[in-house]
Amino acid sequence: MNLTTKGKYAVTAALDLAMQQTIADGFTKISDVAKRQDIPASYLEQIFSRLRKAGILHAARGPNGGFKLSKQRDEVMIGEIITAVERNMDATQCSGEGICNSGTKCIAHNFWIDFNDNVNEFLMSRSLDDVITNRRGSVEQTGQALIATG
Amino acid sequence: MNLTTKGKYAVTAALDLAMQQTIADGFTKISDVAKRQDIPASYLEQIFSRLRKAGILHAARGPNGGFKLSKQRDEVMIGEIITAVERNMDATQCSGEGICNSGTKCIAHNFWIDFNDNVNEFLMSRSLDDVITNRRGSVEQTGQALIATG
DNA sequence: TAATTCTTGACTAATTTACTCGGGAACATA
DNA sequence: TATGTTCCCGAGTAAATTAGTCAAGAATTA
Ligand code: FES
Ligand code: FES
Repeated sequence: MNLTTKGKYAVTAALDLAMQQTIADGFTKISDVAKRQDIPASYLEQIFSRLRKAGILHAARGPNGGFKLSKQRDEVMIGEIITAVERNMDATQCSGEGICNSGTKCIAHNFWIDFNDNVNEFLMSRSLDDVITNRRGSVEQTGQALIATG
Repeated sequence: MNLTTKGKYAVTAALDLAMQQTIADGFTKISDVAKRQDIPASYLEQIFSRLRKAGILHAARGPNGGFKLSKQRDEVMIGEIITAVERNMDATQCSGEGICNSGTKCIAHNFWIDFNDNVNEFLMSRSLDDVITNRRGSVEQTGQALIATG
């Protein structure tokens, strides 16, 4: 599993866009986001490109162009953003294939699957809006899966 | 945040030791663990060295030597193992300093703190024994922190 | 003494990260 | 239509990191 600065920049930049959107409903330039959030503009280009291709952002060129969220800020989950830009958010060593001990499932496999589920549940339970308003999550059933069963 | 093969090998190898310990209460050789779990022995040396320095394993040299857990297998949490061998399990970009936007706290900081808490809570709620017996966690209160507060 | 097993540190190839750079395409405005 | 603006795309790269290997040495047992 990798959570790199690319993913972190992506979340920060998306939060910035979400905040701008309540102020003015137009597009926000890469250079403005980059300046405000202290992110290299040329790197942010790559990141926004991926977010656009994932359908999370909408872009417009030319003067008054820039980016905006495709959805409302309470509909965009942090998990979507991260998986759009990160190469590998899977904790299994086998990419889910169950083959990492000489072609068979290793003894830690099921644990990594559970770990993945926990991380994904967390990341998909929080919207940009939740993070901006400092709410702890938007899905009530989150956490149920963790309560001991045996 | 990085979860590399080093951490994954560490968990797998610790699980192996835990399983051996119920069979024979002596020491288990690196080469045996390496063979069973398909881990390069010379790499596993480094890993076990760190686990020993962290107090998780106990070592003995010479014939009949090897490694064993310092505690019972239900007292060793996966989180301990991972933090002993991984360089960086922190998701914040500022290493908790709150300085990554030109010296000030970035807008994602609190979110990454929450993410860290979630991951740590998960990893520290599961013992080697839980994983071996496929239990879902040993701490009942786990999950409470995730239930939406507002 | 000889064989066994851990201990330590140095070393390295391959991969990945975190960027930069440059040219091009679409768009708005005058 | 000319001009400036902004995104679009791909190539390139230095530095860091990972995933190991290797060899000499120390402790232990028989
Ligand atoms: S992690 Fe899937 S088989 Fe090992
Ligand atoms: S993650 Fe801590 S300030 Fe940005």
